[in-house]
Amino acid sequence: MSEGGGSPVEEKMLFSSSLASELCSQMPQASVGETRTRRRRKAKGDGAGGDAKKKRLRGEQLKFLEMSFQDERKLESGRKVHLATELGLDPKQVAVWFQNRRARHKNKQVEEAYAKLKMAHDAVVFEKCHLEKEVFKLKGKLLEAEEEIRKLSLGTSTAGASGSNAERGGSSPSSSLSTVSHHPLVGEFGVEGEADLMNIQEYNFNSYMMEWANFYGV
DNA sequence: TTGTGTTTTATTGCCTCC
DNA sequence: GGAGGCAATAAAACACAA
Repeated sequence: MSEGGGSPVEEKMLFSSSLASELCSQMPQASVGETRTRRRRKAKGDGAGGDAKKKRLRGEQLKFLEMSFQDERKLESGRKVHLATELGLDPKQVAVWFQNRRARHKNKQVEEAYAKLKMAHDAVVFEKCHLEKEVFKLKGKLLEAEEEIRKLSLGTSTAGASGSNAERGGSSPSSSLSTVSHHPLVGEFGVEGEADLMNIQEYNFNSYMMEWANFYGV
């Protein structure tokens, strides 16, 4: 882009410093943690004698700075001046490098924290799907067992039903079946639309697994 | 070579602390 | 009020595919 600024297009995009300070005084102060709206800053090279060329630091300078950063993330002024003279840099360059390095470090930490949280979340979702499948399997077994009991109870009632037996109420085979069918768990895991639900769960599980496998490249 | 995306250096404005 | 930190951003430098 244009160095030294001053093109008409750029001029339109930039706020004059007087307007900037006026806006600044009108802006409500943002509280901590709130996103602040910012004015567009002036381009450099606006006559302040700015050497616009950016100089990349040399390998050994970077190595030295990196070692120093690993040693201590913050930079007190004595250390700054010492590093600057040692590396033949402007103390301000050293300060800027540390500032940017701290920002990169923070970004990396946030990314790592995000990755960890995502993995934990994925594991929980995976476990949830697994448990849901398990629940449906068990419900199927429960239904089979109920059917078995029903068949057995029908067989015994036709073979030897008597009036006295019927008078005993709860102990009769038919009431035994009704006890089972009104068991809290049976009520909770009702049989209506069971097959559809199974299919939906299966679909969700499979699509999740595909997404998971794609994400982790397995 | 050129267009485009990423990284690095530098600036600006605001905030906090002493 | 000045120093120093941080977030946001600009812009140069670099990497790389087409």
